[in-house]
Amino acid sequence: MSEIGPEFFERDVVTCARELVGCVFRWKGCESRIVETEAYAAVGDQACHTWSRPSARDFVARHSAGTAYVYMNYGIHWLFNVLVKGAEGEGFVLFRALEPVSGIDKMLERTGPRPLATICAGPGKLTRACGITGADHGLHFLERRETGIRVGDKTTVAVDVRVGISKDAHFLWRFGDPASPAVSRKFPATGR
DNA sequence: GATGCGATTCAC
DNA sequence: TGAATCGCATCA
Repeated sequence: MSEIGPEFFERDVVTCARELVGCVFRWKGCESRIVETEAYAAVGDQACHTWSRPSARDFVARHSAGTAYVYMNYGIHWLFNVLVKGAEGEGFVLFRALEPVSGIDKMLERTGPRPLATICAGPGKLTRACGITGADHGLHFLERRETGIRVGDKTTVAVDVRVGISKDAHFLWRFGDPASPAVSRKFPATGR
């Protein structure tokens, strides 16, 4: 199991999002398998925050690859992204769903009793289960002991359009393990 | 200081 | 399938 470093996120954002599926996300005592991600490109993607938010562009300019980009959505949910920044472009990878592996009791303390496959099945749900908040915005989490990502077993990766956006909604930039019971939405039958 | 608008969730 | 929800970013 090799640990992923910031250089992983110095590549194309779509490649990063796809390759993260199957990796293991470690966050403050909890470990989970990443089963669903989405890519957002800082240039040429109207659904990316950088399209309409000067603050997002400022964040990209001031931080390095692998930094956590956390923001509140719908006034209720924290959403967790990783900054991608390198020669092949800039952007964010949104974590949409996880399969809890360890530290499950801690997660259930935060979410309340629920079926295991549901507690991290959605971008807002996984941040709640993991205890991720705006306080983690800008955190260089790959360079800490208690947080990080490591490479997992190879898995089949399905592709689909991104969820919940209206602009550039046709991009096939949602990736996930179609066999996982913990994805936020099912993937079309045509995987790979 | 006011206003618009969601990268969602959960219940029906 | 549909409605609630409330902060935050943006702009005046």
